[in-house]
Amino acid sequence: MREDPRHADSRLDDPRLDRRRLEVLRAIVQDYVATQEPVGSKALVERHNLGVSPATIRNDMAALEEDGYIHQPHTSAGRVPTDKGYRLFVDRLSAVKPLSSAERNAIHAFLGGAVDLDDVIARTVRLLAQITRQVAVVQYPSLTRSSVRHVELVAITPSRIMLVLITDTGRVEQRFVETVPIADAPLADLRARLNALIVGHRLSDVPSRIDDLSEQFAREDRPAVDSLVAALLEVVVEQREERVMLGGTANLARFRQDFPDTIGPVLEALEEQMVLLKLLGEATGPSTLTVRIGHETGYEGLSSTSLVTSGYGRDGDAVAQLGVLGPTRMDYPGTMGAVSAVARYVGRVLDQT
Amino acid sequence: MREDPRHADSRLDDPRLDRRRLEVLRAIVQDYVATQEPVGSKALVERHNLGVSPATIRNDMAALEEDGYIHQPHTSAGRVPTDKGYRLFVDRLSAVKPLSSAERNAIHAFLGGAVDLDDVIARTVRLLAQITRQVAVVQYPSLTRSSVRHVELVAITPSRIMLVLITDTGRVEQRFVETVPIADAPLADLRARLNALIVGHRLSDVPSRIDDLSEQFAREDRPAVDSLVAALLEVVVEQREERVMLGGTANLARFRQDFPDTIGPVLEALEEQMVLLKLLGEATGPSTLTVRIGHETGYEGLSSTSLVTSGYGRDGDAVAQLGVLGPTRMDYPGTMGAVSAVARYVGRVLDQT
DNA sequence: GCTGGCACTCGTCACGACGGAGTGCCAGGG
DNA sequence: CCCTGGCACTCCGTCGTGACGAGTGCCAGC
Repeated sequence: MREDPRHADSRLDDPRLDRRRLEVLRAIVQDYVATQEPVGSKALVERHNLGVSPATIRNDMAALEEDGYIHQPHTSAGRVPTDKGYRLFVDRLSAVKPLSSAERNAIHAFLGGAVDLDDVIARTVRLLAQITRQVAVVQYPSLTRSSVRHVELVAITPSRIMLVLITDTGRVEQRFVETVPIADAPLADLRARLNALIVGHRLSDVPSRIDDLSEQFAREDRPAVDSLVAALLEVVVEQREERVMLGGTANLARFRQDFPDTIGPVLEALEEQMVLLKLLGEATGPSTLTVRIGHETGYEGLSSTSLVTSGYGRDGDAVAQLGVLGPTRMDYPGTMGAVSAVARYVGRVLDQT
Repeated sequence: MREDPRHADSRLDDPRLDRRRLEVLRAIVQDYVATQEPVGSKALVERHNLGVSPATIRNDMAALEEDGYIHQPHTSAGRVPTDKGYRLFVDRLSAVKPLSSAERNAIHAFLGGAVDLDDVIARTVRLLAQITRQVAVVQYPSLTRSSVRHVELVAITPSRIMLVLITDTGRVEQRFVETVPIADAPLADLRARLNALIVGHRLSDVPSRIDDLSEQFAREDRPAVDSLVAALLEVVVEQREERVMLGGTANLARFRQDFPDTIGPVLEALEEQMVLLKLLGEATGPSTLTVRIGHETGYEGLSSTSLVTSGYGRDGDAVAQLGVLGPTRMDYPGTMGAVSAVARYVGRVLDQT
């Protein structure tokens, strides 16, 4: 919450950023987020007991502005934080706000009621959107990072086989394979061998484990085995194509004032799965929070929005990302708290599956 | 396009609605849809050669207004069609506008490239949204109206069985069942009997066909059989919970002028799957077009939008609905043409699966 | 039953005045 | 050296005014 202790009494890295100036920046961000109006020096000293006069604050504000942390919409208007200002706020001036225990319980109860993976994801999206009152984005657990629980081959007809792959995250991928006819016995044999080889292994390890499988079969069965193996590889590799689910779009309407004529581009970006995946995918760590502010998202249409994401997964090992998108002017501590709490709980729920 | 021939020369049901008045209404709807501005008598005679003077038109407009087909935002402004006016326009004054053959080919090519059911739905949504430049809604083929292609039981462990149900629309439902342990032999037996009983039958017929199945098994296997049968019934019945996919939400932004402060409610309605399903579900016929205008949707939040839907399915038998949502002020003939064409092609694509 | 003319109603827009919020700067005090 | 109070200035947003134009309803005449 307060700044890092080692800076408590001295100047910070940038000598221009002394304690009070940071305090002023924090106050500006907080007030602006709360009121959504440019904040002036007088209002600032009134609402926060800074112990100095407006005139002093004005000097600090001028300095902050020169350094690019805040910005004046027009002469003789209050100040508004810039992306750089928010960045500093998030990095050094705020702490993730933990949820109340009542909220945590509610999350747990709500997520605990899920019946399958789809349901977990759907509930998570709704939950995030509801808590943060913003747009929620949840990525399906990545196929490649999870591992195989079971493979099943079902002959619909001798030449039409259904291939089902189940992962430990509860995801089920299925595909029909047209092949040369194959008898039940070799098919059962193949099923057994496949499972023995890959159950419990990472999807990314599957290709190397099954590439010479076909040699173990009688010559006449090899064509069928080959097509089935190929289909499995396709499911594993090509289906890496990941999906995201989003919800709470209606919350965008609450921010119409934030982006007067930019709601269109935002909706467009949200419809582009590729854009969403890229935004989520760029995030690094397992359960580390990532915050991308305004232009940092890398998309023009999202330049007045920020993205708070976190990895989630079983056993502390991130399998996918989830997060929230809102206006740059948002309650970062609260949002970060909600995102990280939800990510943690989803991970737990997945562990129990 | 012209009105129904039997009315060609005479008054219509309502004696007040003579030919020219209908012509005037059509002109108003067309102009308003095109310009999005209240249309006045002078502009009307200029743009359409009605062969009479503005003053005459004004009389007709006054009559149309008195009957509730058009409405005046304020004294001395032009007229705007009411929901009732659009209704009359759709019912009697317009014809579905067929797509150009180039468009049809494009549709066919695009939908033909789909690899599985999810892909068909996803492509359909994108296509509809793109052609109509509005919000597209596509319902997944209904479970209850389709029939069983295959049931599979896979023992992950002796007490944990995966149940997979495949329908002829390509939909795959899967569920894990925890049960008392059951050996492989009776499980295989159950699988065979189940398939013999229900493959090829409507999902809605499944319950009556398997309700006494458990009696055919040895006493010690009955508990397991019972839980598996129960799970299957759940999948069939409870999963009647249907899904919809939507796309083109960003197109709403193009209509910000249409609903100045109602974009929020619209987004909210779109997020409520229940609302969407109800709207789609109400629709009747197999491949008949249904148009719901403004308040006819039955939702306050959608009172400035209209919905054009059509059933689609294989063999002319509707399995689900798809449609488009846009502002009440929309190009009805064009939208109706697009929706019905897409519905027809999707049906064909499903037939080929 | 259609037409032209006329008076009337309003909404929109451009203009200008006004008030208020907020600033920057400067001289003075601790 | 830093903070403070005061002061003049800038500029946005609001409001009232007036001109304009689009559109209407009505009426008398053909």
